[in-house]
Amino acid sequence: MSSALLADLRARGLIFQIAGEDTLEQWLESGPQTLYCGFDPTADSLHIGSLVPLLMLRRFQLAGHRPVALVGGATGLIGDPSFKAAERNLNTPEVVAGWVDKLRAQVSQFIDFEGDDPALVVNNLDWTADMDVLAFLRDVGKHFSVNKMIQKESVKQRIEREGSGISFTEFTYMILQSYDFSELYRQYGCGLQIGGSDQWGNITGGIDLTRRLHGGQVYGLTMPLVEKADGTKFGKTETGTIWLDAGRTSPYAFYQFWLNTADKDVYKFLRYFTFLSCEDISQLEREDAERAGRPQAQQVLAEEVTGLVHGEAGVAAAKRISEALFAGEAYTLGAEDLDQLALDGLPSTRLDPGTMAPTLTQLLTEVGMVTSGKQVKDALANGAVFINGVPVEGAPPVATESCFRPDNALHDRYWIVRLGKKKYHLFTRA
RNA sequence: GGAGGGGUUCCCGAGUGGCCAAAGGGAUCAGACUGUAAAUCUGACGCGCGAGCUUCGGUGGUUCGAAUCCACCCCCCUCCA
Repeated sequence: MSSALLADLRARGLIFQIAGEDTLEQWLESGPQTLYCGFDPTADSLHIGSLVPLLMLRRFQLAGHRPVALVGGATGLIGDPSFKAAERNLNTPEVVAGWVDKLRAQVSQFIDFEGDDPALVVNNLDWTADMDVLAFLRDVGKHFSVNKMIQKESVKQRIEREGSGISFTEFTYMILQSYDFSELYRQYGCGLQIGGSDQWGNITGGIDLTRRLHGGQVYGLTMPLVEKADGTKFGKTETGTIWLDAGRTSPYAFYQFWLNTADKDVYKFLRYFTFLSCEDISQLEREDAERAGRPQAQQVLAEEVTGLVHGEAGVAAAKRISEALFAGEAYTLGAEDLDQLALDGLPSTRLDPGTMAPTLTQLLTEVGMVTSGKQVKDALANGAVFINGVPVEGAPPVATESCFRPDNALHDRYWIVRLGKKKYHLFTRA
């Protein structure tokens, strides 16, 4: 049932390390198995950094196994120190509980709760909230050697590096997560934990604890950190993090993020983030290489991943906007189409001529197109600000009154402002 | 408790009385070149159209003038007890 699974994962480059490699394959082939991955609530939404593990759960489910998504209602209260440079601030229990609810829903969209091996979502607060300190220290803590814990690579910089430190609270995180694994083993027979490569220390801790508490042999598998060829951090743009929540990152912005993937990264990302077979991806790579000019891979990637996260409707909306803006048809669109673009997630603002900011720098900063007026000034100097396709002349201060006039509006009330090559904002007269 | 080291603009990291809104690098933005790519080159990069205003852990002080000196406080690190 699963011999193909591990081979496929290897081919995709999705396996970084395996604990129990000798027998993992055999174990997976012996029948449907239960595996889990944890997601800690550090915000009210996951971002694309969690996409690889989320899709991994699904890959296992498609191969006939039962995925358990663990939302860290307990661990989220503590904070994972793994490879973090500094101690973080604690969030209040109420806040974390709210985030847990959000994540539970978000995580659920990637796994299937129907069928023979329905997925499961659990919260580790369920088995830690009522545990008393003495029981924890005697029954769980006794199995951990501080000597070993401080040798873990994940906390090493916090232990060794000058200028940082680690509280007992965060130091204990590993014990909590290890306990999760042993509990899931006990309750559900869960025998495999997966996670990012930064989770290796926590995962092996859980493997050890499960053996000591229950004599169970369990496995661990980590995925590589997603890295870009140019060395910059994956998943961030000028606007910030790319979130999975449509309210934080619109399907359009999400689609654009993937569309802008560098050639050097795109085939790797297709293997990481889509369910297209490795053969199909290689085929695409060959085709792109033979074709002169722009590759198809980015568009395939953007459609696939946007589809996984935001569904077909999300893809359709993202493509509508993208085509309107980048194929240069925006200025011929009808009023309904322009309204639709706003609904689809194109950033838009209603303008009230009476109360709008007096200068263009202020207005564009207010609506979030830029982070400071300087950027507008710079763009104006470069002739990079366009209103309905017409470059804005002059240097700041440019009066908004002169920019947004009825006679240069589309259908008397729409203005599409473009700054630079990629930033668009739709203004509608109130 | 004692001794020492440190907290600088998004990040790293210079700066020890004026020439500092603060070197350099990274990230980011804009332009050129392109394919809404990469690399490269150019410009910007605390806020403000500007006059100017607000920054260098905090609070006071010395001084014509402080990120730089002094006092106290907060936080971090190392070693000793």
